[in-house]
Amino acid sequence: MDKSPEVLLELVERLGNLLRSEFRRAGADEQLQPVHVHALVYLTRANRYSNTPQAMAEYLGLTKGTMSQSLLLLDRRGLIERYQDDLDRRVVRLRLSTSGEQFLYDAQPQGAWAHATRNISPNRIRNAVSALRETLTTFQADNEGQPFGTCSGCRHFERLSARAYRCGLMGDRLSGPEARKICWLYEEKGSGAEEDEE
Amino acid sequence: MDKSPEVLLELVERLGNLLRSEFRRAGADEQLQPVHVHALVYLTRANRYSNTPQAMAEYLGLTKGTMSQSLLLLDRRGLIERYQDDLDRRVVRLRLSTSGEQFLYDAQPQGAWAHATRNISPNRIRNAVSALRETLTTFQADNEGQPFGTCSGCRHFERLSARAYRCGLMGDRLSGPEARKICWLYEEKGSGAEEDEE
DNA sequence: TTGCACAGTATCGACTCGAAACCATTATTT
DNA sequence: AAATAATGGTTTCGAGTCGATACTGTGCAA
Repeated sequence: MDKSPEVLLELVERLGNLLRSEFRRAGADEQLQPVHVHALVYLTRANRYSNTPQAMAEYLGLTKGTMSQSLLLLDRRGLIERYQDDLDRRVVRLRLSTSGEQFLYDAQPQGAWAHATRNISPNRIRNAVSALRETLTTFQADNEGQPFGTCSGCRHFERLSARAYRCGLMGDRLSGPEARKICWLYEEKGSGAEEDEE
Repeated sequence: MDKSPEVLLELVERLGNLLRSEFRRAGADEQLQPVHVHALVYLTRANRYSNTPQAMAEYLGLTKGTMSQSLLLLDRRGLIERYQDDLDRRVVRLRLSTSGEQFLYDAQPQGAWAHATRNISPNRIRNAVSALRETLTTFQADNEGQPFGTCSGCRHFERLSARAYRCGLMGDRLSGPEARKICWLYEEKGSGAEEDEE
């Protein structure tokens, strides 16, 4: 019997813990908890469909009540801005404030990680990404979680011209940068299982 | 510029969060926090060099004070047993109690994960493991953390006969099962960078 | 013996977190 | 159109995490 899946689990858990410690260190100066730092990082990657408290809670694995607390704190510290949606006045939209961006720039919460992967070939990293991504997708499918993925790999993603894109599900036009961000409505393209490239 | 390392980071974080949610769910019946479940799981994998509060704190990324609290709680609930070391009476040794083992058996905190990796080929998993392991090693080397690895892959591991092993650093004899557990004194064998197998 | 390093414990305060109740807005049914 | 349900967020509560600091007891070395 092969123990590899368990070992992979162990590694992901352990690296996850270390990352959290790293986030803790990064936020220590500003008295921020790891989850706050993670929330700020998330905002740098969220598009118009995923920059709401709800999507964020889902992504971070928290309840909406807990999320609301953390957002309140980040707002008080001036690291994020909250504003109402035009169409649906129930929904709140979030964005990083200037000092939020500055904080991320100074604290470099992901610096240690980038450094730790420096000796691994891009090819091996891509292979690892592909395996973990598939695990994540299956995991979410099993637990009815929202998928979260970048627009550019989504089933609803349409290319209008060289630099203009469109979300087929919502009908909105998307800019190039936005198409590379994390979306909440992501659905996988129907494609067979991929095997590692060499 | 290749964004793959960042994507890998994102996946590890996200899977780490989901795993923690999974641990939370698994511990809900017994009123246990995710970190408690993780501690119990760790104990099933710890050998004689790593079944102490100190090693555990290091592994889980907590301070010894925090660890002490969690162990107190697990002891009160009867899920673990604490006993003194014979040689050094400062050190406390930990083991799962019968009900601790029963709890893990019932709650299956890792079941969802095992299920999520079911469609991924062993080969791809091994490749991902190898990349993440290397990242972990580098990460720890950068931050002066203890390495943690299984005896069987350690530089100090010696094979006496077909079924008898020995730790060259401590001089103790090891049983086969113990040689497959997590050790705190782990040191990597001197080997060049490995490339993915096909 | 004196000092110091080390493993672990105790205490404290700030904060996380889920649960549940709640509010305002939008969607659906009648 | 009015009543009802569903939805996105907020508030409140209590149990518990977590790091910091101070502390106890053991081992070790000058």
